Amino acid sequence: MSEASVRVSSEFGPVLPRPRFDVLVAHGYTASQVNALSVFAARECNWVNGMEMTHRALTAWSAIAEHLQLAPLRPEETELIAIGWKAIKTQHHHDLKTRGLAGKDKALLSRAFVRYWNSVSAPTYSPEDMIVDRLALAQIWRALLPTQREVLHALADYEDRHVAARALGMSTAAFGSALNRARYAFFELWHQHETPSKMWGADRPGSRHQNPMFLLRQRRRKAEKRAAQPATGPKATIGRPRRDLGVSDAELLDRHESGESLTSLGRVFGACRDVIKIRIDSARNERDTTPA
DNA sequence: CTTCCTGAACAACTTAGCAC
DNA sequence: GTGCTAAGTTGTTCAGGAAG
Repeated sequence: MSEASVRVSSEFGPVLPRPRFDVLVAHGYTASQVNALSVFAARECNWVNGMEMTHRALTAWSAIAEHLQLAPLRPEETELIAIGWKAIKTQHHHDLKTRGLAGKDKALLSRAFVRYWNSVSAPTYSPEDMIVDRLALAQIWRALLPTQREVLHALADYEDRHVAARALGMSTAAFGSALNRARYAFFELWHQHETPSKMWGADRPGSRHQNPMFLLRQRRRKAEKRAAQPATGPKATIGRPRRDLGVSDAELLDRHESGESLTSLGRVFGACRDVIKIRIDSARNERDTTPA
C-alpha cells in the first residue's frame, strides 16, 4: 500500500470517525493516514474472527500512533500495519482470556468464563456477591483466634513469611504451623455447612505464581504427563545427569525401610532429603514392577 | 545459534502427629 | 492451644539434548 493509496482511501468512515483536522502525527504521517492504516490492518486481520471491527481498528490505531511517537526513524507503511496486526492479535488474546476462553483446552470452562458471563448475562449489575463476601470475611475474622489473626495479619503486612515470623518472635516452622492452622480455620468457616475442598496453591514469591489458574493448569498438565508415561521401560537419557552418591537406590530403600529417616540418610550421603526420597521411590517402583 | 523441552536437584510450603 | 519435627507436596533452577 503506497502513501498515495493511503491518501485516496476514504473507506474508513464507518469503522473509525474521520478526524476533524488532518493534523500531523509524526514522521510525515497525518491523522487521516493513521486512520486509514488502522482500518486496513483491522480489515486484513483475518485470524481474529469474532473481534469487532471498530475494536480492531481502535486497537491498531493506538499501537500505530504510539509507535510513530517512539520510532527514531520514519517507519514504512508495511511496518505500521504489522504493528497494528500484532496489537490486534494481543488484544484479541487478552479479550478471550477475560472471557475465560483462552488456552489450549478450548473445552475447559474456566473461572474467568463463569465470572465474566455471570455478570454480563445478568439483567442488571448487582454488588450482591461482593457484599456477601465482605460480610462473611468480617464475621470469620472475628471468629478466628487472636493468634490466627496475628499470623494472617503479619503475612499480609510483610508479604514474607520469614520476616513475618521474626516480627512475631516465632521460628519459621512455628509460624508455618500457625499459618496453616489459621488458614484451615478460615477455610472451614468460609465453607460452613459444606464439605471444604482440599487446600490448593501456595504463596510462592513471584507474580507468575500468584495466579491460581496458572497453578491449576500447570498441575493438570503434570498429571496428564504422568498418566501418559509408560509404567515401565527405560527412562529418557536427556536431562541433568544423576549425581553419584556412592550408594544404590535399592540400598537406600532398605535402610529407609529399616527405620532410617530420609533426613538422616540425606545427611549421611551429602544430599538433600528430596534426592533421597526420589531415589527410594524409584527403587520401590522398580521392585514393585519387577516380577518375582 | 536460539529456543524449547526434559529430568534431576534443590528449595519452599503444607500437613499430620506428637508432646507439653 | 501451641511449638516442633518429619514426611508429603509442589514450584524453581540448572544442565543437556533436540529441533528449527
